[in-house]
Amino acid sequence: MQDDDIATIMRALGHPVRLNILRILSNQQRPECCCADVTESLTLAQSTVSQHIKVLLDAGLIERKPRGTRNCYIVQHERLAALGSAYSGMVAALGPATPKMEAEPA
Amino acid sequence: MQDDDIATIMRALGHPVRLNILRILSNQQRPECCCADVTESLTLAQSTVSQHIKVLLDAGLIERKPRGTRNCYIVQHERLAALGSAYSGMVAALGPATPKMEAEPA
DNA sequence: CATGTATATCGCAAGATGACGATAAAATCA
DNA sequence: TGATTTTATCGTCATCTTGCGATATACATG
Repeated sequence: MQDDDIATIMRALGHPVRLNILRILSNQQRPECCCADVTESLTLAQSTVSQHIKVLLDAGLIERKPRGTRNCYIVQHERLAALGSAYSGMVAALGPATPKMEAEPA
Repeated sequence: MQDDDIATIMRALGHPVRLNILRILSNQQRPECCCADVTESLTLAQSTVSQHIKVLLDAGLIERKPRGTRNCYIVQHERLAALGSAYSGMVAALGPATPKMEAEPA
């Protein structure tokens, strides 16, 4: 994964509302979750929620599924995991992960 | 770690130049790395680099160490690891991490 | 004290972001 | 067909971001 991709996804995740939207979409109680459901769970205008959803869509973090007049959104766990891997790799490459945890040779 | 903290750190990491700065600061060849060193490695004005450094500072991802007329910056690996943990926890809480990898009961 | 060096900060301009209300588009239903 | 529902998009505004050059600050050194 390229730096630009990582940065794009990070930026998409860099807003509390969008983290919340991911949680709302992942709610097991609600198998298919549409924009109205998300809006209902937040104190934001529908257009604002739609914009946030677009950011998550463009970052590949969710996927759109048309369901009649509604659009349901599915969290792309693979993509989330991919970022996790890329991030871990990057942090590991940056240097000693936890130097204080390593045995200090006398 | 709160959503706001996660979002703040994510936003700080949500720019390719800042990812690069973290790498430059982590370069083992250069034990103490200051703003000028970073600027030298990038095609950006010193003031711009200083601003990016400030973003990383405010997010707690690096630490400033005065060295005479220079300021050296140290990557806070703990903080990077903390984000990794928080992120992993969040993704895990979001739902099935990798459902396709699980044995499908017939 | 004066000079030089390194860096943070200021001011500015261009563009992106986040919020909203209003509206258009697409699908369902009477 | 017409009405309803759901959602994306448009226009607008205020704010934040990203880049720059210029400048002030702080430290070392002559």
